[in-house]
Amino acid sequence: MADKDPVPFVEKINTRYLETLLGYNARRAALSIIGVFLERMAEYGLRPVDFSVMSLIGHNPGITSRQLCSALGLLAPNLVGMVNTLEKNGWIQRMPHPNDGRAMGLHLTDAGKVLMKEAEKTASQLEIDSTPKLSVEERKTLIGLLKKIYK
Amino acid sequence: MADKDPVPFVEKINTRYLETLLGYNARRAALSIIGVFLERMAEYGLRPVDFSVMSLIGHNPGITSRQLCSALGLLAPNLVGMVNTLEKNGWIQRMPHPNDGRAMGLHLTDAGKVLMKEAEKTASQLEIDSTPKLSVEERKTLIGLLKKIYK
DNA sequence: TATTGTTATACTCTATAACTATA
DNA sequence: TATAGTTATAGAGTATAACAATA
Repeated sequence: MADKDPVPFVEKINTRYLETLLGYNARRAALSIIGVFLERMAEYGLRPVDFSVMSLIGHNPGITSRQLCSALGLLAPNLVGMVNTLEKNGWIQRMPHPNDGRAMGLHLTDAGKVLMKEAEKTASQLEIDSTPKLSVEERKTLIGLLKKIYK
Repeated sequence: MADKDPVPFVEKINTRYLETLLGYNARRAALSIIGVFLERMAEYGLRPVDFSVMSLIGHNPGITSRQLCSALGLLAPNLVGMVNTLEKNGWIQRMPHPNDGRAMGLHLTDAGKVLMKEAEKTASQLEIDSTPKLSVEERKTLIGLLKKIYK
């Protein structure tokens, strides 16, 4: 009878199988970019979700909470606190919806517009800085392929 | 003096700016695939993180908790409960590390190997099913570009 | 009867500090 | 002195149920 195999241990971790999975790679890439986002957007006091909400309000004056939720995959109760905070910061204001007495339309204030002009510039730049190995063409290809997945 | 503009409201939400951002698209795509993952992996009782941990143990017999943390971006205290659960399920076992008395090497049990053979097959298939608009070539291109971001 | 916005609350995920046993 | 694993705990993110006002 041969001796039993010695107990193995790992020197270099083999991640080859996980790296064949699109979900794994997409999540790792997203976390990598979000890490840089968190650093650079701390200056503005904006988390990724705040930035998305503010940006959508800026590009869709009068958008409702309900519409924000459906566009960003948020749940209504979780949006309430965010919108309150953005309003307290003086970045957005609520106005009665012209056609629906239940709803409130959301609008950027002048301060909010100034903030988002800078924040969007920063966001677009940090994307390039956080993916230095991608060419302009590759970045374009990548975005097109990602849209094919979720749209 | 002209009248003030009427209060605007939104009919179709404009998401064009956000869609120029790689981080936004990567996150949306990842969430889309993870949604299908959650459905199909519920059968095995595996969340994405459990699957990743089990898969790495399977492909790296004797891997330590510390190594799992660094490979998957987890924090050590948050891994303890997961590993305990996997052990209670009879899918993994801890064995003393041959070279380091502080560490425990993690190994799949026979039951864990059977489970992961099926689970990895399911994972690879659901990736294809959840991205029906991507060709084989596009999926390959996409994974290559995503790796360029985080590796 | 259905929907918008809201409150309260629970659950999960992630993060920090501190301890023990060993290197 | 540093590291692997662990415990306890705090904070952030995500989820469901229920209610008032309006459609």
